[in-house]
Amino acid sequence: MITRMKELRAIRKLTQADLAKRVNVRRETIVFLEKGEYNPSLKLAAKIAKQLESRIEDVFIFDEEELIE
Amino acid sequence: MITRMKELRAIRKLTQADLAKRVNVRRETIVFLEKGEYNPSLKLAAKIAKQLESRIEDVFIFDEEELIE
DNA sequence: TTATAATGTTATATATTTATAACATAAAGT
DNA sequence: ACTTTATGTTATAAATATATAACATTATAA
Repeated sequence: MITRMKELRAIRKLTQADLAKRVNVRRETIVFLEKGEYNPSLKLAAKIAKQLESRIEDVFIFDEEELIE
Repeated sequence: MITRMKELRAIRKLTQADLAKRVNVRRETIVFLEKGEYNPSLKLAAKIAKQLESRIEDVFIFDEEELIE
């Protein structure tokens, strides 16, 4: 999974800390997500997409093959 | 969060076991998800949506307020 | 250049998802 | 009624997301 969080966050001029606060997680969590180091819960993904004024699938992008087998 | 999994699964004529196998989880996991008892990982949500030929947000529906604090 | 803000790192603890297994009930077919 | 298939339940274990805290590095502004 790759993510456009960092890019979208920059566009909205939000710092990691800003975003973390808005979606109610720790800033470290945002760091890990931006590094693709983990797979957020759907709810967190939805909150983040909302703050980035985007759709979930435009923020978190899966390769076709990741979703098969 | 409410989910339309059960309904969409019925339309595609998939049993819980079928769907579980396709997305590589246990059937019990599907049961819990259909009951809304937990918040899947984004990746699992994406796999399920794919098998149900739907978009994530049409399968798992959040109330506005759930995404705000 | 120095201060401050922003980002990144690491280690450990806690919470929640998912797996596993065993059994129970319901529905559907014969 | 019996058999099979689908769904639901419960308890426990394992895996992984997230919290927490402390510190390191990089960028930016004064």
